Amino acid sequence: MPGTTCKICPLRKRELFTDFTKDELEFMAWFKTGELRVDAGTTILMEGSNSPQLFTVLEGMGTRYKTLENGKRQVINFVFPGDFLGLQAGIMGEMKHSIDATTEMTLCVFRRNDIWEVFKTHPERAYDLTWIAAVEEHFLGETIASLGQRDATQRIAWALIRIFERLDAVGMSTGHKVPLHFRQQDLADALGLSLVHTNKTLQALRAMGLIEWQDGTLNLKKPQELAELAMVDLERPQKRPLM
Amino acid sequence: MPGTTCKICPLRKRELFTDFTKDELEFMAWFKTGELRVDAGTTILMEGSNSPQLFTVLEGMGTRYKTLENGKRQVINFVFPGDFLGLQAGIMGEMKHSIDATTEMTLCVFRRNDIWEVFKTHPERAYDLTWIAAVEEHFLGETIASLGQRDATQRIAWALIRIFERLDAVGMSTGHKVPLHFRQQDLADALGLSLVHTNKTLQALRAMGLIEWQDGTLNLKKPQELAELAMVDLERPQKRPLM
DNA sequence: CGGGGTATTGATTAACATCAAGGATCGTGG
DNA sequence: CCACGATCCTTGATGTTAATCAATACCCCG
Repeated sequence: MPGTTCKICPLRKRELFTDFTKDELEFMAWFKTGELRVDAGTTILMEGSNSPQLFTVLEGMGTRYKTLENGKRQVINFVFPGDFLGLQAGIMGEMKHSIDATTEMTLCVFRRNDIWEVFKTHPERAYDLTWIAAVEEHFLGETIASLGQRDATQRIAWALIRIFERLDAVGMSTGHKVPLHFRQQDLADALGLSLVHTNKTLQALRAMGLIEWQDGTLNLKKPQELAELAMVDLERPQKRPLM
Repeated sequence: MPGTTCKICPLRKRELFTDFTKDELEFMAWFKTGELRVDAGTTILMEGSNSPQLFTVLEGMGTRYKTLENGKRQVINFVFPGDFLGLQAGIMGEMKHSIDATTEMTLCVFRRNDIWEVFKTHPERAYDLTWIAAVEEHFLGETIASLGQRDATQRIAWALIRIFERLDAVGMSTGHKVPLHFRQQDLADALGLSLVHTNKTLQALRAMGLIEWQDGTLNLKKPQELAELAMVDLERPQKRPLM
């Protein structure tokens, strides 16, 4: 079984992503070397490693994270379908963070060595690659602003909104609900909060009737109020390229 | 006066930066449309704007920052010679943060519209552009880890070390000293600390004999101990491309 | 039934923000 | 030449947020 060919890729057809030309489609089918299915808990890319493979997430969720010398873990970002993994290793030579699968995941696999081929023969796809890097940079900048300037309640509200938006954009929402199988510890590690405080803050948001999060489902009951609390604008998802 | 032509660009010759081929050099001389000198305090790029110009910093320092709805400012990163400004606007259409000149600055100017030309005709330069984006992404990830997991003392130690390393890499150090005309408020806004606490923490580091920072000069008196305190490895600067 | 992982809760403590002044330096206009 | 603001740095006192510590509860699974 050849798995999802690019042609029938369900992700690609989402409105969120820019269209492929016929030529691009063919090229991507060539660029793609296979599909990978990994169990929850698997480390997909490891900090310091020089993986020969790059990935696009087709299904499932994960975390990008760094581990500090004292053993503390910082989750840099959550990983959702449509995300491209391994660009750093592909370009700079080694990963600067690790990526773990939180749920079972399906990944589209590319050869690192073919990256140069992308730049040489398909400039529009190379441009998209840079686009993806720029989008990630933007998101990390927003994260920095959250960690630096928002208090615990605002941080959590902000994070849940952004998570919802990202999942919603790839068609994983049902009303105000999205599946979310991360632990509270993951969120805490992403926001620089302790587990205990994260828990209490989530309780508070729940008590306010703004959210529910249990059994792997996040429910933003009052997105508007939550956004106000978090001091964020609900963003209309911007079209972006998919690798 | 045509200003610094790429050919004699003093930055380019630094060991830090990867070499230009003769063809690349010619191309860059074409890509470059001029030079810009701005006063301290000038806003070079504004959040939400769609600047027709992109820049490489030749001289001077600045800050990338976001302003939140409540008026708080988060400095995302400091800007030093060799940095490329405006990639987000160039690729995604608009800047997601602002950039101010802290000192007088000299900038190399490019036309945003020519970016596509880079990808189409000079894939190796396009690759470098992506490299630059990946490096920035890496640094922002490290910043997130600092804000999330380090306490005030460690954060400041970390920041001063990274600042020193970056300036050192572009040849601006004299022994353990580098020029640094930022205010304590800038550092505080970069690290998510209050001005008062930043000040007191700097005092403490000074009292320990680890640093000095006055009259626009930062002096890392004991880099080794400072690095230990910050829980960072002193990094040998990795070669990287210059735009 | 026991054990590992996760969520929850209350009590205590430490880190940092906030508030409030004061001092140093510098440029400007009277 | 001096007074005035303006800007930045410094310091002490007080308040609040969130970390840490320590249990307990829950659930699924073997």
